[in-house]
Amino acid sequence: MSLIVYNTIGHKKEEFIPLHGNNVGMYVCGPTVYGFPHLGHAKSYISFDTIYRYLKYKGYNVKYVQNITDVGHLVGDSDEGESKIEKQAKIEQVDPYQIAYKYELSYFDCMEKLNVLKPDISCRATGHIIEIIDMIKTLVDKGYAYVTENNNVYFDVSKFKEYGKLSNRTIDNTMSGKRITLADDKKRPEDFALWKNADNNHLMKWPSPWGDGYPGWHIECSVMSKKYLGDTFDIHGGGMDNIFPHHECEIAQSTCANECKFVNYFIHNNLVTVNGQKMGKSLGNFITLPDLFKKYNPIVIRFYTLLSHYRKPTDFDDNKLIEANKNYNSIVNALIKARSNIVKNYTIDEEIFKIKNNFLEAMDDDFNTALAISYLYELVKIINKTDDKNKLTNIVKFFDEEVNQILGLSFNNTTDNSKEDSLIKFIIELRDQARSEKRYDLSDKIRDELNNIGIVLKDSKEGTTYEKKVLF
RNA sequence: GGAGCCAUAGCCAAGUGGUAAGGCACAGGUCUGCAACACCUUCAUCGUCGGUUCAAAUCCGACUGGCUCCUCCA
Repeated sequence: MSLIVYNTIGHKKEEFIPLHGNNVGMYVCGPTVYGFPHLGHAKSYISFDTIYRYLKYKGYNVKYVQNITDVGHLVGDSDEGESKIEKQAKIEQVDPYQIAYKYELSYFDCMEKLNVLKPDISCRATGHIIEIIDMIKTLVDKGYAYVTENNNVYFDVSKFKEYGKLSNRTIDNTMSGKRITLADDKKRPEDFALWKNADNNHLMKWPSPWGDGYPGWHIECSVMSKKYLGDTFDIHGGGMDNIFPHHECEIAQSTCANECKFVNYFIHNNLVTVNGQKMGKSLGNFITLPDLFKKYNPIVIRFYTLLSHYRKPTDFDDNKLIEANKNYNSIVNALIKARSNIVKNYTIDEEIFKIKNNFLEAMDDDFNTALAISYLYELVKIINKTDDKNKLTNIVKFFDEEVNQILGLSFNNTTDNSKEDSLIKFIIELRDQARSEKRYDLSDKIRDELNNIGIVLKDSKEGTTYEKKVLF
């Protein structure tokens, strides 16, 4: 089965064919580390983590590179603009490098909780200043960039005819300069900074041929992707809000500096809304992941995120998370039942084989996790109805060999705790005794209390069993 | 002003030409001391209007509504 991906270049689905045989190079824009990661990061990195996992499942040898932006980005684009990291450093009264490292750690911590695999290479912008200066020099030498009297270096957009192709816009109809105060030494408003001169107040700065300064906001990705993946590579990902200007500028820089095609497939995930509204600091509905994890189990957030397609917006509200939590638990519990019925010698079950193929076909069609997960419910229904151990074994194998590694949802996470289990069984015995004496007040209280800590009792003719559910 | 995305049942959500997947909620039922779980049953012609076609949720056009980008943001 061939893999189809939606390519932002051309705005259509295409068959995925890597440049170099079985090897895939993938670069995804990482976070700017000046604050705690938020829901938007979760959607983006869960999406690309799933893409990464699926490519590996398909047998590709993937090199996944993700940057950490620990310098640079200005609050505005004027010369008076302040670095976001330095601004946060002033607020927290610490060194800007401490800010960057603190939030980098928080980012990775949150990603781990969401079962997001680490990229193969995580690279910091500050570790690549030499290469950045080098690429800027190349661009200046080739005439694509110019140095101003203020010792700033700008990319000359008029020199790159394809500028605007990715985001499908022309220079004339952008509003560049209409909403903000522009640096006054640019030739044209749409030119963007490669290197900015730093004044004495600036803490994060490096020597360069143009004096002390710091890199502009797009050049690091061009430089690091080149260093680790080469001049041309397969997949470049990021949030769709990065299409313009960030990725447009990367294309301009890399294509001009390397004189060859930059990327074959651009993949962009859609954004997160909260109660239907864009999430933003100024709107007051900004949700950080550390805060969210106090309320919801991270794995349920991952599950909920994968319940809709990565190119569709995801809306967060409590009821939807509650629903997702319920569905997640029903899959986990069904799987526990199936797992207790596996047999060593089994044969391929046609029905399960077909569902497995449907699942993989959905993933092949532009990573359609929403469709893929819907097939898991069919399996849940089968598990709950059948006693066919061969069938159940087929299902468990399917989860172990494909579902868990592709979706990263820890459906198989049955952490055995025999001490806890024997304690629960003892409590159940006590409750059964109360029930046999018709002391239902007591037996119901025991049931409620256990339920509150995520242990759900199930009474049946055969006796009482229990399930553990993932709590918020 | 320019660019783009979206619009499927109470809610979420698949489906890009062949006659509407799945989940949640609701209702009825089986099971249960009562519940919960599980199972069974019921539940939509796809924003509006027009066009193309033997056939459209699916293609084209117009309109309406929502969202995003054009400053940094995943």
